Amino acid sequence: MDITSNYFTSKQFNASKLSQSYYYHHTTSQTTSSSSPPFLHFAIALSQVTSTTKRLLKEQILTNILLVYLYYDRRKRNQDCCSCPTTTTVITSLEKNSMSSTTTLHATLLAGNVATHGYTLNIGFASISSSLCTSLQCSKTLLRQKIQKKGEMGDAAASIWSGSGVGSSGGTQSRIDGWGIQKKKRKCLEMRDMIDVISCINDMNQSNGDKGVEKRKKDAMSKIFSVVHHPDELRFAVKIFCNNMRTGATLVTVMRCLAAAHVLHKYNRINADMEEEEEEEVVIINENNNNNTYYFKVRPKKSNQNNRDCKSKIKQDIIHAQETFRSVYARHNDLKSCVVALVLGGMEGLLSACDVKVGVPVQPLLAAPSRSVEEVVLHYAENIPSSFAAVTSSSSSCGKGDDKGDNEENTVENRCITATNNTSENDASDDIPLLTAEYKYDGQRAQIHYQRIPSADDGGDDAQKEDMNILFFSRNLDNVTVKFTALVEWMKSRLQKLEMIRSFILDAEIVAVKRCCHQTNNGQGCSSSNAETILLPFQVLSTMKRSAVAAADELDMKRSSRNDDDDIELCIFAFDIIYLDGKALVEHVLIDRRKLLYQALSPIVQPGYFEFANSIDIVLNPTTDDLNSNSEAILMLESYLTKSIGPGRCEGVMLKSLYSKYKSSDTREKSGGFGGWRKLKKDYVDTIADSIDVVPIGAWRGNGRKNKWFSPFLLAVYDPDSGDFQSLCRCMSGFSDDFYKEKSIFYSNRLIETKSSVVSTNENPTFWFDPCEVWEIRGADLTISPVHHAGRGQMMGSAGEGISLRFPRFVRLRDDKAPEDATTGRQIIELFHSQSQRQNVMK
DNA sequence: GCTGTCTGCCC
DNA sequence: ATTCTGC
DNA sequence: GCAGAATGGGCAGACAGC
Repeated sequence: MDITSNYFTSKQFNASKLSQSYYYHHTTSQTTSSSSPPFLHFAIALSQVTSTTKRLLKEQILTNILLVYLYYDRRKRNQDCCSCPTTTTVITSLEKNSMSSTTTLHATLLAGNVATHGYTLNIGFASISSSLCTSLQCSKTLLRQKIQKKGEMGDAAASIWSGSGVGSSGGTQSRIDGWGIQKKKRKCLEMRDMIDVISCINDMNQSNGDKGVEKRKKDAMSKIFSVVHHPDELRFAVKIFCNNMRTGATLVTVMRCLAAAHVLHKYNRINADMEEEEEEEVVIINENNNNNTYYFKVRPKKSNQNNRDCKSKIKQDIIHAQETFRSVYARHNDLKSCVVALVLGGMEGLLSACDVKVGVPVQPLLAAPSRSVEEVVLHYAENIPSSFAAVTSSSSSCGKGDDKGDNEENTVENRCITATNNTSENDASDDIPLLTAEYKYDGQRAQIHYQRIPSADDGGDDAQKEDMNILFFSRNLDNVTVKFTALVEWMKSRLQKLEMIRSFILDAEIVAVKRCCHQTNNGQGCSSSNAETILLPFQVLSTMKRSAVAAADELDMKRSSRNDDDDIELCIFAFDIIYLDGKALVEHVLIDRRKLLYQALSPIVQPGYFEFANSIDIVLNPTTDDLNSNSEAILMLESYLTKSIGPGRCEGVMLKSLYSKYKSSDTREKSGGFGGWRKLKKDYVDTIADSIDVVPIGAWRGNGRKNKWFSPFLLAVYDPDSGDFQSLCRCMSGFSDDFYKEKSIFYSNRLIETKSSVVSTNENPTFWFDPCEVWEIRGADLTISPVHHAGRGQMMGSAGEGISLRFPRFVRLRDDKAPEDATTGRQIIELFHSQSQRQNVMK
């Protein structure tokens, strides 16, 4: 019998027998001593996870295998202790770290997300497919065809492997038998092999200047590809390199499972201590007598009553552990240290070791899109906690800064309307603003960490700390400090004088600006009253160098024609504070956080360099059905939205309850409820959004779940002057599955052989369509494009090929229009000009 | 040294 | 970034 | 409402190949 099926489908799994039963039959003698789990079981588990759509079942399977990894982890720790009698009870922190790093790595591999562990591979479709062709000895064409058919490279590779006879004898035997009885004695592929290769590839990115890196990366992958024994091993090895597992479970789920496995592991140990004979037994039962459903529980004890109590206790513990882990990880976004703390210190260890800390990013709060001002107001009004029920007045007392200049509006006095330290009390009185609206700046999110350098008498390694003084993290929590060196220097100089501030973590948006000064003070900047900060679009920001090396290169060698970064002025718009002077503020409500932000950092505010996000506060009536009682709030929001996208030159507004905490992991408050942030942009709102009527002119074939359909589509505007269809963008968002089905049939009957002479684009889609329909789409901005041709020939000496659309999405079919009635190139140019005027980028 | 391709990461 | 879908 | 999946524009950076 196949031992994997034994493990995953039998009623019992005896972990004490791991060492004997856990490896391939035919390689037992070679691998018994290994401390790394076989890759096959990983692959089989993920294969099973992929083959169900049920989330609970996915979690059970993943918990199952993570439980095994925890056993491995502990067994290895025990071995290390035993083999070194003098340190039986003392494991150095280094060893501890490397141990649980392995667990972390196993978990990130299950999620197909080694980036979380700090690895960047810099390999993708091209190098993986090239390496596969070598290992499988197949042609590029064959692989491409298989990928088309399977919709995915890992599946394609597995399919080719199975059919090629490379690994199995094929023929009439089943797949499992095919690998199971294999004669050749090869090394069992282990998790460690995968980890070694990944770490090796990661290291190759460091050795810059070395020739032939691509080749060596391909060779490293081939090491794995050429020793697989089972198609699923190849399948998931490829998926890992692709960074896309498509199992229906990503890191979020894997972490839930890790927390669950930790609890089960702990219970199992307790049980084992009670009955030493059968140590480490976990029972997997199939209560529904349904082959697809598994439950974990500790081996049954004496009485049923006990057992039932125990079971519900475990269940509770699991839920608690999952919630705790999630919220801890949210404020201490360093998976390695969270897992180490959990595995070695349990829940207590996790909580004590992984608090908010300067230098470790906090998971940023994100905003859910909202479609109208009414929707927003209703949303927050509906969700006002009962402690605010006392607020009944409909009169509005805020927004008083609205008509004043930006700079005056940003003073502490105007902003700090209320600060209720004890919000759990039912002490809300009339006219307390519940909602705040902030400008949504079109820049780059940044979490700014600051730790004051200790003075010389404090001792310590100052030189090193100097480097870590200020850190910038991106929205995805990458360290982007080097990109913002100029801002770091500016902040350092400003903060040096602010001795009372020792540390903070800010939430902010960095925006490219043009500083207009009517009066300068010793070159440092502007006097507040006369200064104006003109916001520039995101594209300006995005042209900045990202590495110090590149910036130095540019400076020294002057080999680029691009503007030097010194020409790009940046402004920080701070809108939240997460940590201040040794204290985490994630449990503080926004109204208090904002007060602290203003108090602490007003001294460094300088227009065009460091500002607070523009905002207004709004009073809300608690109501569930009557919008009229909040009509004032609606009017205010409407005018503020208009202001933000007009004179404010922003994307729209952000909306936040002033009484919400900085926590995304309170599941109830994630994006809904009172605590969630919302965003309102012009292009979300039907009544004010521009829409564009375009003609589908081509498409590619979709990947993964869209494999049977055209996706994305290539869309074009019409230029009556030339009769051309000029591409505007690709589009893959906004289509329902039904629409995909319908249009896949529709357009497969309207394919044309080659690119039509009336089509103008730099794109080269797999399929060209006869332009015959009009679709309404929507997007955020128009940009000058290197690939799309919309408006071409009507531009006034601009760089690029034409104009394209940012964030395109399908809205609806316009069956009332013919292709010649589509939006014209000239109209696109007009839209572009009016937008550019708003954004101050035209000459 | 230039150009095209690939990758990752901003939005 | 946006959006749709199954749970 | 969450979690997952598929994929948008467009840039810098790193290579490879000429």
